[in-house]
Amino acid sequence: MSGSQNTSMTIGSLAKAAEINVETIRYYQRLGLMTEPEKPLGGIRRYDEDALARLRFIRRARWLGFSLEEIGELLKLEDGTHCDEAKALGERKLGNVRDKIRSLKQIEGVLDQLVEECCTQKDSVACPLIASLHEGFETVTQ
Amino acid sequence: MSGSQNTSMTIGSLAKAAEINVETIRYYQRLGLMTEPEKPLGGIRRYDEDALARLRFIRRARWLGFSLEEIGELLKLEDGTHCDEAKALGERKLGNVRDKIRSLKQIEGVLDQLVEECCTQKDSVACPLIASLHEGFETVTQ
DNA sequence: CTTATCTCCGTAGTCGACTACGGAGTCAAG
DNA sequence: CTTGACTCCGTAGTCGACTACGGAGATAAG
Repeated sequence: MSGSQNTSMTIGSLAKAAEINVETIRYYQRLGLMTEPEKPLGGIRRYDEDALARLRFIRRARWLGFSLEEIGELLKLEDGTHCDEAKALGERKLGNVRDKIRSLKQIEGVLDQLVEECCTQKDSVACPLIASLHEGFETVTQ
Repeated sequence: MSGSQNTSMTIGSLAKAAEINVETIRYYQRLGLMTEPEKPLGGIRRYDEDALARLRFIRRARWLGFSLEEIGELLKLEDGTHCDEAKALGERKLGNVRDKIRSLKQIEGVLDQLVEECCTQKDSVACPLIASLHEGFETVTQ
């Protein structure tokens, strides 16, 4: 298991492990994305692996273009609260994620082709990147 | 389907078509993401389908978590300038896009499962969403 | 020709997401 | 017991990405 990190970090080491600023963690706590662990009587709070995992998730989701508010919803889902509404939310998010995958795949395809053909020919001065995104679905519903 | 389809729009109708604020278009022009068409002697600028396509691309790329700076790079690539460095850039971006797809697919899988199992069972109170993102690659290189 | 609705352009304000600061308290090493 | 690094916490500043504002000029409908 997690032998090295003895499941008890200070906020500083947590931040280092997650490659995130300490202040950012506090900020997430203020927003309710992270819970603040109990403070042991005029002492210092301790964080575990779960906190680290959560932070990494937030970081990645941010990178994927989700807002902190959306991430909050994903995490709420995760936290396994009210099942019925969670399911609806989950489905919405799932559609969202699939839209993103589709869009990214379009870009991937074009980028790939662009790199392939790059120096091999010079004639077609069209704009495949944009063109490909242009046609196709227009449902950036979100 | 080439451009020059006599769709000359004013910035207002362009904005409406792209579902983007007029001010945002100007902002993109200032940043160099969009070129400002010639102004016909104390008249009003006109925009074509290409501008619209470009705007839509920017909007979608933003939604996918790319910064305007990154989008600028993608578009530069698109504009078919210097081939050799474009290729390198293209490859970087391609890796980037593929990382995103991979991450999103992980989230998709978990979300899907979560929705499936949602109300059918109550015992496993683990956190699949986070868990799945936790393991796996740690290369959010960016 | 008048009026309403743009466009143009520069500057300023907002919002989300951090990031920094400062002073008081805590802890571990020497 | 001192020192230095860190935590705690509230407040303030920054940055990227818009968004609004205001006054002068352009255009189209009536």
